[in-house]
Amino acid sequence: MSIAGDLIRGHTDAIILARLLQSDSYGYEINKTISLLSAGQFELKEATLYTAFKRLEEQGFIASYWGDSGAGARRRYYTITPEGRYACHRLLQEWNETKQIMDKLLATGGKL
Amino acid sequence: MSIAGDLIRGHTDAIILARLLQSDSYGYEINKTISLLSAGQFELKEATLYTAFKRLEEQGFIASYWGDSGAGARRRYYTITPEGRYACHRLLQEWNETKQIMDKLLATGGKL
DNA sequence: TGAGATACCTTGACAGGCGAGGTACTATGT
DNA sequence: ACATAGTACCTCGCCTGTCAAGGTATCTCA
Repeated sequence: MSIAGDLIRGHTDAIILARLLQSDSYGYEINKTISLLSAGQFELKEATLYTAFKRLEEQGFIASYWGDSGAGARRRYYTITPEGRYACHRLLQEWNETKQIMDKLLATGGKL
Repeated sequence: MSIAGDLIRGHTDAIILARLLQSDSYGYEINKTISLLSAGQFELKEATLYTAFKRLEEQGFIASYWGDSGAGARRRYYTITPEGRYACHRLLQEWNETKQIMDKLLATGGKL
């Protein structure tokens, strides 16, 4: 079973920022990492990813620079800004709250 | 801090079905319950709720009947169908998987 | 020469959330 | 009698994020 897009909707920004918190990276690599970390159960589609980059950059949460490509095409690297760190912190908190609330709302009282 | 809409997108159906698994209910009451369970941190907007009902009924996951109103306006009660139970079961599983995956994807390795 | 991996980007359709607005009935206070 | 607030339902139209589809360019290996 793989996770459909709408289930992650609203969390893509958090995922990307969390990745960039570890280290600068570029689109293709981030996608691979996500696929790896989720054991192939979830992947951001390219269109979604690049739209998110654009959105995050406009908001000032990330910045980009062209970097060297080891082999293959040129890479646009992204780095997280201080505002991005703050936003990431906030989003992580939100995720934890969402988790708790959702667990309460989905509790079935053993009636399943 | 309250939970924004996109964070719940894709989960509203699960929330409603989980409520109806407990007992038949109607829109207004379900909304109150959700608000209560989440300590006011989250509420489904009416428009969202009623579109969800429509969607779920079209999919055959819930069925409705007009019921008595103790005081005030008439109530349309919803009941969960066998297909709805199955769907709910599936959505709960998905939620648990989503949680696990998200926690992996959002892990910051203590770098926050 | 061709296939496949690497790497980026845009367009347009689609679906769900929700603000705003509307209907209708009951109870309560003035 | 009238206003106000609570209960309860519903619809229209906008907005936003996802994603299928399509495009570009480079490098490697057979």
